[in-house]
Amino acid sequence: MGRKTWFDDDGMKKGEWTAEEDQKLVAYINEHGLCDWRSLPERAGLQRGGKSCRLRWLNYLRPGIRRGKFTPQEEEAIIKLHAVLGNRWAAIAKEMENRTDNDIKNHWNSCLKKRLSKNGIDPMTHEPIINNLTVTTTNEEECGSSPTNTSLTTEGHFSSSPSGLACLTSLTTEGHFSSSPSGLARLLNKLAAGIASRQHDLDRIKNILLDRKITINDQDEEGLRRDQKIGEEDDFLIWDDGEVRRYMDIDPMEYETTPYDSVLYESTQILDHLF
DNA sequence: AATCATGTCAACCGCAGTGCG
DNA sequence: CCGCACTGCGGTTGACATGAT
Repeated sequence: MGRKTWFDDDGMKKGEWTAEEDQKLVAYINEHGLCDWRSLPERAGLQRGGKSCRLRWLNYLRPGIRRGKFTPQEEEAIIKLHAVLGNRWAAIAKEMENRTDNDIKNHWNSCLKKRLSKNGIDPMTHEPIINNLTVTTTNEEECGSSPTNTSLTTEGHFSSSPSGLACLTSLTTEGHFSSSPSGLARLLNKLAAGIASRQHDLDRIKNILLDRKITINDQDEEGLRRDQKIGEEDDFLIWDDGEVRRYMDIDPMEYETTPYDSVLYESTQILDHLF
């Protein structure tokens, strides 16, 4: 299997690797170790691009790679990890024993995703699929778009186009809405999906968030209101730009200047704490 | 037996993140 | 701070394999 070989405009060979090429690549890496991928092909006597060599090594030639059929245990692990990490295949691969991200991704797309759908589970949210659900986008002003009615796609998750961190994520027990493609938005979506799929642990989750909030909000009226709001919204979490920063113990004076990376880091800490 | 649909998997492409000068 | 080069990641493609009709 594989693709036919051809040469691109720069004379680089593309497509399926031959046994001879594999041998050259392995021999070179065994002798010199991994170094600069860009210059490696020339030094190894290969008419390939550095990217192609890297991919071949990581996904095929690297020692210890497990190939072939996935065991039921592995499949279960992938599904569980996907529920938490989403399509972060590299992160999922790190949790699996010697499986490549490409392998996991292929197996998910060709098999597991369809199997979940067939069983009435939305493969994106890992929630039961409910048909004919429609939601209206909140925070339309901050999103810079007119009110948007967003319907479930055939895959059972929401997709619309408002931009901006402010309209990050809203989640109900019935559905899932993702409006921003940013890494933080996706991460929080995963967090929200994880929370939704673990309703019985909601108290624990709230405690973690509230504990963190108390440290900055006990003298803050708005914080008290938010505490009450959380209590009222067991099943409906809305994350916006400001709230995300507030939850992460970021000083209000620094809302506008705190790098998203810091927020992302904090989100990861919470995820680690939860799962 | 032939054709079509679906599954599998290797590889490519484009983009984002990171490091360095 | 900026631009460039490089790396790594996720989405997608393409070709073969297999199963269904």
